[in-house]
Amino acid sequence: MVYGTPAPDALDPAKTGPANTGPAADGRTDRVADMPRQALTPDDWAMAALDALARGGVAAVSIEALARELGATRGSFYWHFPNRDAVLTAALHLWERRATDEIIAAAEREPDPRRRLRRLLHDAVTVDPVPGLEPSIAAHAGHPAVAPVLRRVTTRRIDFLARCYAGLGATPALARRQAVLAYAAYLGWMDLRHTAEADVPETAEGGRVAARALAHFVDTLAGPAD
Amino acid sequence: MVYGTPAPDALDPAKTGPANTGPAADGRTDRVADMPRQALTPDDWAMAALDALARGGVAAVSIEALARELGATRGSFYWHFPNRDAVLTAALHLWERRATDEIIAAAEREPDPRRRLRRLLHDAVTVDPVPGLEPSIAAHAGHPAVAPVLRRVTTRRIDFLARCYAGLGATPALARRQAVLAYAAYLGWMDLRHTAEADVPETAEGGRVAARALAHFVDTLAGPAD
DNA sequence: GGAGGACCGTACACCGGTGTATGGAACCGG
DNA sequence: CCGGTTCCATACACCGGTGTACGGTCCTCC
Repeated sequence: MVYGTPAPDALDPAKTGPANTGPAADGRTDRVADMPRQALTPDDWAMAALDALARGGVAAVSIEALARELGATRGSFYWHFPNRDAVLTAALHLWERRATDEIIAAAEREPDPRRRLRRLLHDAVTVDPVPGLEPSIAAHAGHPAVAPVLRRVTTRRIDFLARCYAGLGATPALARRQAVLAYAAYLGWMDLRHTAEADVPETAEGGRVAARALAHFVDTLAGPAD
Repeated sequence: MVYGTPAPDALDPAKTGPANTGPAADGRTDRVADMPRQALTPDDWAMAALDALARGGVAAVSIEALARELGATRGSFYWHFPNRDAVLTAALHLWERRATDEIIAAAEREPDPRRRLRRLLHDAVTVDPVPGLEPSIAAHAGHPAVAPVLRRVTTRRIDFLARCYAGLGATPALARRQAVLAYAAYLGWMDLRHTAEADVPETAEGGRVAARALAHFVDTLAGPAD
């Protein structure tokens, strides 16, 4: 269900064996792959769930897949969480904190309203801790575990954007419309990045075309620098 | 796996029974629910697959779910398709034709470049045959069955948008950047609609706020009417 | 240094989905 | 009327994921 990394899983020796204590020479890249390994925390499982969520959607957040990713078994999981839904909501709450509070707090430290808005848009598009997470969560808006978190995140972000536009002198109604448009452009930008990174280099993470496209993005939505 | 309609499935009498020929008094709304029913076509299955795809992603496109939705059994499915992947690709090809060719063809009938661009953006956001389909497909960009179709659709749409902007006098590079931004705004707009229709009434299908937000959307991305 | 708790592996029953094999009803043309 | 084709239902084997029960291994604290 991950379909992003077909090869490494296909040629595991013989079920990876119970090689828990020991070198554990598997092909994983997220773990130290050496020594008895530190005990797993609920956040470890939640982070792995976010990764799986970004790749294959809600259905890909399976306990077995997370356990494989972390080099553990489901026995470990059921000590930290009562069931599958628990890790899903934990992951979404983790995302809610990281993807909303931190970006907004960073922008709020900028006093000048125009620079604040430009910085917000720039940072939102630039930093992307878990590639593909935003589109994946948005695609499962109807899921009972996703819906409440997604609603809170969406309203908070749009409200903050609207306050930024209002700080630039727009009327409340206009600021609101500008905020919705800017947020839509942000969502679509993240969509395009992991949808067609090869065909739309404008939304990629680095390079000249990306820099100029990003400048156009910010200039159009937040106005020129000064 | 549909989680959009929890109630109707929960209280089925006793597995719905083999009530095929006959009144078949189930709660479905898509079928005539009367008489022996016309024979199913591959497109019927593909349409049901698009619906499931829009609601629960690729994982929700299960043969059993489609059969339940169509009031048939899997025996019917395996006469029309060799396996599950076949109906998935068939559904995606159906989407590729409907969601790209028709909208572009409608816009190309408009001679005036500015009106053409405005009409294109307006129509793209207004007509939404299968709500939630676009975000759901975009979220599974890494899936082997989705990737090629999604790449073609994305490049075709952006290229057409770029030609529209070029027709307005923009240089090729600027037209390209404007096209990417406009397409990102479109994608995010569709995201927002089915993500938080209650909290973001601007992206809803009707109403005063929606109309004014849509006007702002078109004016900002395509320039004023004249 | 021994008891208890934290943490994890293993085994089992269960469920839903896939694919296949096969039978049967309806609808033709000869 | 009858054989063949079309379309669909049923039954079965199989697989992957979920929960649960239970056993084992550390680590800690008195």
